[in-house]
Amino acid sequence: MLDIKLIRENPEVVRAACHAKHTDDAVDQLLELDRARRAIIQNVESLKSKRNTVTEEIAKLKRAKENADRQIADMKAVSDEIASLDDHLREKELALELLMLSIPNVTHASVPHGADATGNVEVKRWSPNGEATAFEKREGLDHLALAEKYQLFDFKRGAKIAAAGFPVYMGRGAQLERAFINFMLDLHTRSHGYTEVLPPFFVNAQSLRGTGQFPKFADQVYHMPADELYAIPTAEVPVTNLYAEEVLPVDKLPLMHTAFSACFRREAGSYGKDTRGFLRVHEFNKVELVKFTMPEYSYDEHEKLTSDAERVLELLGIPYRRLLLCDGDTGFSSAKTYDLEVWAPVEGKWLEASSCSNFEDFQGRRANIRFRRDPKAKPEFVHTLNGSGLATSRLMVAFLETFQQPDGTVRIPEVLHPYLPFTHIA
RNA sequence: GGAGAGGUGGCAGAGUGGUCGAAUGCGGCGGUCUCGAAAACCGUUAUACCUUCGGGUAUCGAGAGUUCGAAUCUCUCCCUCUCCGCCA
Repeated sequence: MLDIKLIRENPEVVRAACHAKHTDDAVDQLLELDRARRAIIQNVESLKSKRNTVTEEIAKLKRAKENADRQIADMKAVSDEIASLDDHLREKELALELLMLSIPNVTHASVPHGADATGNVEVKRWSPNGEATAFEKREGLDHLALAEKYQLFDFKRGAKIAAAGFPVYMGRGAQLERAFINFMLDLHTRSHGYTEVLPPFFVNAQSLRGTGQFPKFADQVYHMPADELYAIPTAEVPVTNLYAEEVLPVDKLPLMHTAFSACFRREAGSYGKDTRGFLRVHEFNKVELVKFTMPEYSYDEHEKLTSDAERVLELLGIPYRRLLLCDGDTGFSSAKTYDLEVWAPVEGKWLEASSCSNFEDFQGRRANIRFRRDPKAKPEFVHTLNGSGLATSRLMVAFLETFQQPDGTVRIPEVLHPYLPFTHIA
């Protein structure tokens, strides 16, 4: 959510953001509602002020055992008017809030303009030896063929027991998945200073509103109506909302959490696109990085967070590139996003394995997460950031394809040896 | 799932329907005193919204109701605790 003051004072900035992110431009409607709302507030609050004054008079008269019938009758009329104005006000405020929640975040000045993913800018490319050959297409078995050969995953049985898009990890596939997760959590907690959180995988609607999934993307989230709970699409939701409605102590900032969770996404409307194997699934595993910072440090922390995610790929030895997303491809809640894409050599394409965003105060305002600079200062909204560090499903694809040997076996890189009872899949 | 108790300011804890945004204590902040500190004493100490910047309005778990007026009465919901049942 943006500051209503920003919209009042710089409506052009907000309009531009709506257009850039392909969102309905509701700015005029919003400003009109804001005006109407304030007019009603001034009216109803002056009536309430009057009622408070006269109510006191009534109390005095009653104590003095004098008659107050006239004042009581007057105030009955005033109270009726207040009730009716309050109803009007509630309507306006509900409509205003819904619009406010539907306005996307404004992107940072360093974000390039562009209509869609073709406008994204590659800002970095990494391979173990820095050689360009690492990014060439190679012959070999793709991840599905390798999975079948070594019985690592079972998509068919996953579809049988749940639905298409719910993979089952089997044998060494399951062990490898678990190794990824443990390796990443250990790296971020031991080397990068994050505190581990293992959150609930279900949350309420308010949490999804706090991070920006609701109301706009409600159709992408699994819903359990019997208990009014929702399956998390990312650990960002429970972890960011941990501190909703709280004022954080300034000496705790930046507050850094890493969290493993399963992630559930309906992917409504994207059937048939990249659906093979792990490329697009309804349930996958992810280790998330989340930070809460003071506004003036959030962009430095964004760079660090992205590097922390990259470190996973560098230690594993998987070639990747970093993209700076253009405004047209930047998510609804984000002010600036880097994507990390891993190179899947057999598939011959880049796969998004991480997305690292600075939300500035957009989520802080929605979820009401604040901090106080010093004991006497007014609370301010924190900046929130998060990034995948990393999602295992796309990583798995690139991993299997990258480390398969000419003889068809898959070599396990040394950093994972402490986590696995085998050094090759053969 | 059954029975009971309870939710008030950063914390603890009062509060006969009528100056209650709320006593008191602790904590925090500022000051006096001190070489310094402790103690003592004095003062101060919520948030949001509206504003013609004088001020005004709202908030005692949430919502609805009764009333001229609700922290206080009624209803619904949420949460916490205790006991019983079930259970990894």
